[in-house]
Amino acid sequence: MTKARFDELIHPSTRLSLVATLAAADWAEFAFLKERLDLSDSALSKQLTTLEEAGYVTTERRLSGNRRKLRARLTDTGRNAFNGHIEALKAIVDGATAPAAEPPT
Amino acid sequence: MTKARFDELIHPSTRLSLVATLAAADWAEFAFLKERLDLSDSALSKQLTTLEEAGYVTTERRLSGNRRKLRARLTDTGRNAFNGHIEALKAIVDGATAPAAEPPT
DNA sequence: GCGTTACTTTCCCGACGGGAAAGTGAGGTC
DNA sequence: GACCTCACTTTCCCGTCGGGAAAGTAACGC
Repeated sequence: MTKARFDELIHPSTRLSLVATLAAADWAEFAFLKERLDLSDSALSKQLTTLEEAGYVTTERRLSGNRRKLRARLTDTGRNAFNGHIEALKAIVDGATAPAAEPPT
Repeated sequence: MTKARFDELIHPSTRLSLVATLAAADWAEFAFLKERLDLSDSALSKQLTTLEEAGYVTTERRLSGNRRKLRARLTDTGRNAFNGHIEALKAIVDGATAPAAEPPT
């Protein structure tokens, strides 16, 4: 099981959806992500760059048919970070259902 | 079951933890929240004000012992918003484990 | 070489969150 | 009843962030 670790880089809603989408796919194309997440070219490009710089995503340019396409996918690091973030979110939510307890020092 | 509804007001990490903590409690005191969430006076006060203006939280001043204390709790609206947000987060995460599908228009 | 496609980068902006510190109001003290 | 303290609140300020618009760029196709 992945260790819970809240990830501020992943948390913002756009990136959370983006990473979740990538987590569901093997590779995902730029156009697919753009439509699915309803983002502009620049917004998506910037988020992918951010994630790539963090080492969470890798991209690859290739020819699909006779069109150049960019594909992206999560790295293992990215997948671990995403899983860890989900665990952290669960912990927060569980903290909401369980009675309030002392946080560990 | 609460309907999934992503809530940008609740989502940011500080408020997510704050609302989750309030969801776990009946009433929670300012000092408790401050320590538990590791926030400064001003930061906590501002977040509470934001949540109060959104109708998600109510506050009450009273004497506890001989000290004045502020207590806060979630309103029904706030609790619904929180539950809805959790459902929305689950949907995002489930979207990550299930194969990518078309989003409803 | 020129246009098109598929992004990428730059420029700009408004929103946001937090620290520091000044402000406020209710009670307690003398 | 003036003053002090406590428990927040508000203001001021700043750095960061995300997004739109539009200019830039690289790889083809012709």
